[in-house]
Parts: sequence; C-alpha cells; structure tokens
Amino acid sequence: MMELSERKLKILQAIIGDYVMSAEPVGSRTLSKKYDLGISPATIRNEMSDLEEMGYLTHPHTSAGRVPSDKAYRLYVNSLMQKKELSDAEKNVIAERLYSNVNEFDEAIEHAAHILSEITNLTSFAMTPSKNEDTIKYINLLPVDEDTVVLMIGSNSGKIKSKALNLSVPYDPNRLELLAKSMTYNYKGKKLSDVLTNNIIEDFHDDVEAMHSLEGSIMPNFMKTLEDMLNVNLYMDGLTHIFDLPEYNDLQKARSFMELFDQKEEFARRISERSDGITVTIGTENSDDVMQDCSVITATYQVDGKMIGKIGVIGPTRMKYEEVTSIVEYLTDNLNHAFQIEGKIKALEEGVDE
Amino acid sequence: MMELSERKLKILQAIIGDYVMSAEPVGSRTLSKKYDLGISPATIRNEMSDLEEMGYLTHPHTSAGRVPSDKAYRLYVNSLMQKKELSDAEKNVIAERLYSNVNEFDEAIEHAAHILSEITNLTSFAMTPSKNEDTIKYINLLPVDEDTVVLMIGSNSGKIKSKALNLSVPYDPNRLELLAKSMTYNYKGKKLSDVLTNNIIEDFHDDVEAMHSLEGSIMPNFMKTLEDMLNVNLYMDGLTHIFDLPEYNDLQKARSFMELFDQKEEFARRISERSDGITVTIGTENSDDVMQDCSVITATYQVDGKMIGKIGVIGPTRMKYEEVTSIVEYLTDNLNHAFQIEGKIKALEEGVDE
DNA sequence: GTTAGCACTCACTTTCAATGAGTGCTAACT
DNA sequence: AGTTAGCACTCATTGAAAGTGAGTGCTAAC
Repeated sequence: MMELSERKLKILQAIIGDYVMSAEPVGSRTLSKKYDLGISPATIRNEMSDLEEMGYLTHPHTSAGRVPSDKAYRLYVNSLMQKKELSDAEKNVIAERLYSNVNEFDEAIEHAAHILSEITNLTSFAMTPSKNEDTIKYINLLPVDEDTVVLMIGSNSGKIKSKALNLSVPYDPNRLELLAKSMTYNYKGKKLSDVLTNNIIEDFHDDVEAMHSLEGSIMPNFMKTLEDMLNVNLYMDGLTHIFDLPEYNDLQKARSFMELFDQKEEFARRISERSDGITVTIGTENSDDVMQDCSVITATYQVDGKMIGKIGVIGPTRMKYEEVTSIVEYLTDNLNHAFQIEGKIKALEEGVDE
Repeated sequence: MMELSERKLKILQAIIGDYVMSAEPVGSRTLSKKYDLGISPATIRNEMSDLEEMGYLTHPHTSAGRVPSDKAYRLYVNSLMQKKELSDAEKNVIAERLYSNVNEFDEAIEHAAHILSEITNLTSFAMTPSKNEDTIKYINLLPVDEDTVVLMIGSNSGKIKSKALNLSVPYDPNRLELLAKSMTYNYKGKKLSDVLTNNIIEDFHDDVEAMHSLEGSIMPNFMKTLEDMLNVNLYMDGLTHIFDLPEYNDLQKARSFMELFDQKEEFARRISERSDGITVTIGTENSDDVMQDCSVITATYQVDGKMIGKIGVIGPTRMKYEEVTSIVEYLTDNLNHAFQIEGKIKALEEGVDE
C-alpha cells in the first residue's frame, strides 16, 4: 500500500474529526477555515481528490463535500488515533457507578452495559461469560421433604445452581446420598458442556442400576440445570441513542437497527465469535448485513482464567473511536479487577496460589 | 348518558372496523359502499355528525373522514365487541409453542411474552410474579469448604434460592447448623418482604449473641438473597412491531415509544398497579404521557393462590381489541394451567387439599 | 507546487397550482 | 319527519418549477 504524505494524513485526520462531529460532508473551504493547515482550499481539493482516488474518501454526490470511507476509519483506528487517557472525573464516574448495586453476577454485567451506554451515548451490550471451560466441582442432593429434594451443582468457577425437585414417590435418603456421591465421583472435574453433550443417562445406567427410579427422576433435572448454568445472556442497553444520530433520521434505518434487539441470539453469536481483547470492526468489515454502516467495539473481561465475557458498543461508523475505545477499555479493566478479587477468593478456596 | 340508536351503533362499529384495518379516516361514501347499511352517504354524514357531537368521532381536519375517539373504543370494548373464540389452529400454535422449551420459570414468562408478541404483532410484556405474599419455609446453611458455606432459602411458593458465601474465617459446623435452625425458627412463615423491611439484624442480636461473628458474615447475604428473591422482572418483546404501524411513521413517535424500554422500571410500576384479571386502558385513560395514544391490555396469571404476575400488550388505540383480548386471555389460561400443575404438587407437598 | 477564478453540479427549499377525498348545507323527494 | 341528491367549500397531498448555496473540477496565473 502506498504511503500517504504527511499533509494528506493531516487533511484526512481533519476530515475525519470534522465529520465525526458534524455528520456533514466536509468541504475544502470549511476545512481550510476551521483547521490551520496553511494551504488554500484549492490545494486541499487536489489532495482530497487524490485521497478519494486512493479510497479514503467518498463523495455522496458531485457537489457535496467529502466523507471518510471505512478504509479511512480503519487507518485512523490503526495508526492515526492516539489512545486517550480518561480524566480522573470520568474515571470516577465509571468506577463509582460500577461498584454500586451489584447483587448478582448477571446484574453486575447488565449494569456495566447500562453505564457504558450512558457514558458513550451509544448502544451497548454485554454478554455473561461463557462457561464452556467451567468444570463440575460437586453435586449435592439435599433432602427437604419426604418427596422433595434439592439438587445443587457447584462448579469450579464458583457458580452454584440449585433446583428443587419433586419426586413423585418418597425416596430413601441413604440412596439419595449415595447417588449424589456417585454423581460427584463420576463428574467431578469434567466440563459442564461435555457432561451435557455426552449422553450421560446411558453412561450412568450401568453403574447404579439399582437406583433406577431415583436416578430416572433426577437425571433429566440434572441436565436441565447444567443447561441453565451454561446459558449465556446478552444484555443490550441504550438502543434509543441511535435516534440522536442524524444518520438514523430515517425510519427504515432506525428500524433495521432496532431489529438487532429482536435477534439477540444471532447477535450474541456474532459477538462471541470475535477475537479476544479490544476489537474494532468498521462498516463493511462486519459480516452482518444490518451492520454494514455500523462499527462495533468489543472488549473481553475475565472472571477467572477461563471464563470470558464480552462487552462493547455498536454505533455508526462515524464514531469517536479513541474516546469510546478508551472507555470500553477502562470499563473492562474495572470489571476484571472486580472479578479478580472474587477469583482470588476462589483460588484461596481451592488452595491454589495465583 | 344518552343511548345510541341501533343505526348509530352500526355505523360506529363499521367506522371502527374500517379504521382499525386501514388506519385511514373513514368517509361517508366509502362506508356506504363497503358496508351494506342501506342508507345513503348523506344520511351517514348526518349520523356521523351526531356521533361526533356526542364525542365518539373526531375529525383530523374539515375535509377528512372520521376517526373513532377513545370514547368510541371504550364503548366498543365494553358493549359492542363480542369475545372471539380462537380457532383450534390458533390455539394449537399458542399451546404448542408455550410448552416447548420451558426451563426456568423466568424463561417461561419471557417466552410467553415472545409468543404473545408474535401472534398479535404488537409489543408485548410480561412481569414475573410479585412475591410480596410469599413466606419463608426454611433456611439452610450447608457446609461446603472449610470457610465456604451455601445459604439456601426456601419459600412456601416453592422458590429456592442459594448463594455461596465466603466467610473470611473458618467456622464451626455445629454453630452453622444451629444458626440455620434458629433462623428457620425465627422466620418460618413470615413474609419475605416483611423480613427484608424490618431491621432483622437488630432483632436477631438478642437471641444469638454468642455466634456474633458467624451471624455478622451471614446476615447481610441473607438480606441480599431475600432481595433477589423478591425481585420482579419485566420482559418486553416485539418492540419493532410498532414500525409496521402507520401511526408510528414518525420518528418522534417511534422514539418516544421505544423509550418505554429504557424506562422499564417505571413501566413495570405502572403495570403492576393495574387491577387483576383482564384490563383494557385506552389512550388518555393511561396516566402515562407517553402512552396517550396507546392502548394497553393486561391479564394476570397466578402461580399459586397468591403469586400474581402480569402479561399483556401495548399498541396503538387502533387495535383489534376482540382478537387481542382473546389471545391474551387464552394465553393466560394456559399459563395458569401450567402453573397450577406445579401448584398442585406444592399443595400435596404441604399436605393441603385444594 | 500552489492558488485564484470561474463555470458547473446537484441536493435542498420554497412556491404555486392542481387534485381529490371529504364535509356541511340546502332543497327536493318519499 | 326522515332521507337523499346536489353543490359549494375545505384542506391535506402531490408534483412541477424556480431559486439557493455549498461544493467541486479545471484552467491559467503566480
């Protein structure tokens, strides 16, 4: 790829900056007046013409100003922009709000998405961690009533899920305990996902045929509970922010954007396929049709070494990339920190030094 | 209130019917052509003029057709419309889809909202049951690790919530058991909400001062867990359906409708204030500013005698009331049935005959 | 290589007249 | 008295025409 001259880069950066602010195609005159480039509009026009030929700018129509292309944004994100350190005030806002009101894990994630959307004025989303790597730690079956037991599954990541089961017939508490121990023995250390996808019930049969009826009532619930534990949730927030953007002053566009919401699963799949760390995809770089003029910024947070969740924003390609990436990054740092504390406790619990 | 003549009612009904279909103001000529009323446009005009004077119709402008007012819809809902029995096909669609894929309770509710939205082509919502009447059945504290215990709270409605607690110091298992028993003794039969709002920690102090440190680590978590159990969730679905409605072919309106989403809590509050059974509020009957030209239909479902949740739809006042109410009703019947089965099991469990 | 000058383009806005669905009123009809 | 035909009137909507202005591309001079 041909190198761009210093001057071209300056002009391109000015155009991007202006367009990100105004959403209006930028003309040569505006540019020379607002930015101190030391060259006349005519010269700028020549340069812009070159930049257009190289694919960095486009022309909505002959007599309009220039608009940065996806390629220009990509260049900007990769080389031009410098990471912006958030001000202490901004940091405080994030940290303060993030740590308030965190009850359940999912709530914390949802809350993080909410904050992210409010700060960036964009649509945000957050995925709860995928527990594909999580392993079973113990399985308990606790007697409650004469025909009610509580199934409890604990995982090594510290997640505990319980479910009350109604056995249609009274059970023998001793057998119950034996079953729990046997299940723990069998599945301890195995991945939840593996246990779920293998046909367990078959496997199990041979071992403890004697307790067939008890097993029969419990195993389906065991599977369901595993399924619940593996479930990944996607939260979205601040969808209405797109109404503030001039590029969505069109009912059709606004609608198709909103439909992302109705297709959360599909969206979640796309997001989870993204690579780790901070990623930026711009416009046509997104495979999804609906997102051809959106940019998506995601970051990954970790709960312990293995459980990885994603959080990010989606907005128009005309976006304050440096600001938004900084915010996303700072937020995930905070999340990581918050969850790391938990992680350490877990590590202690396991007798493992980090 | 003055009685409307047979003919006026017929005309009004025709206007409502036509307007609900077309979203276009209805003129006298159209009316006489499409509906076999046996009178000329001029006569219809006279009648329409009367109806307008009585407040049942309005006029967007002098030379436009008539549009039904909220009052007209109210009359229609109260007296004119006849409940529509769903066809077997429709019933099957609902029942089949409702009973598939119900894992967790919340999921079932969310799923119901989804189905409702798909069938009605409107925006739907569903609230998980308020557990304000739910009472504590037992409290368990189960040893897991040397400094980890699991707190488990069971309620009489059958809900069980567990939370893993990390005590900073090792604990005495005997004391743990004693504490659980003591807590159960103290709170059994009491409402979750009452326990939460009373300052328990104070109360408790006197009784078991001896186990102060253990209690100190557990009680805050106990409170948090109660809070979680009491939490009511509101799910919304099918927001984008409003884009199909001509009355929302306006960015401003679409936007303010979408903002309902961002103010879920407020919306949930409004919904939970509604009376039981099937309710219909039309246009200005809604207190909320944003909903002045919406109609809201809600129904209540019961999980056991006490836990009541709400499900419903929100759409333009121009709505197929009889169809939608029938669907909502049928859906709640199904939900009730599904949860009643659970309820019966619970009743047995309690040794109570229904 | 840079810049001033100038013709040209084209979306956007405003204006204006035409269109047509619909009403209200009056007078005739049953 | 109730119903209907006829007609003038209203007014949102549509489309064409003209004007506006921000912006470009090109040429020639600096």
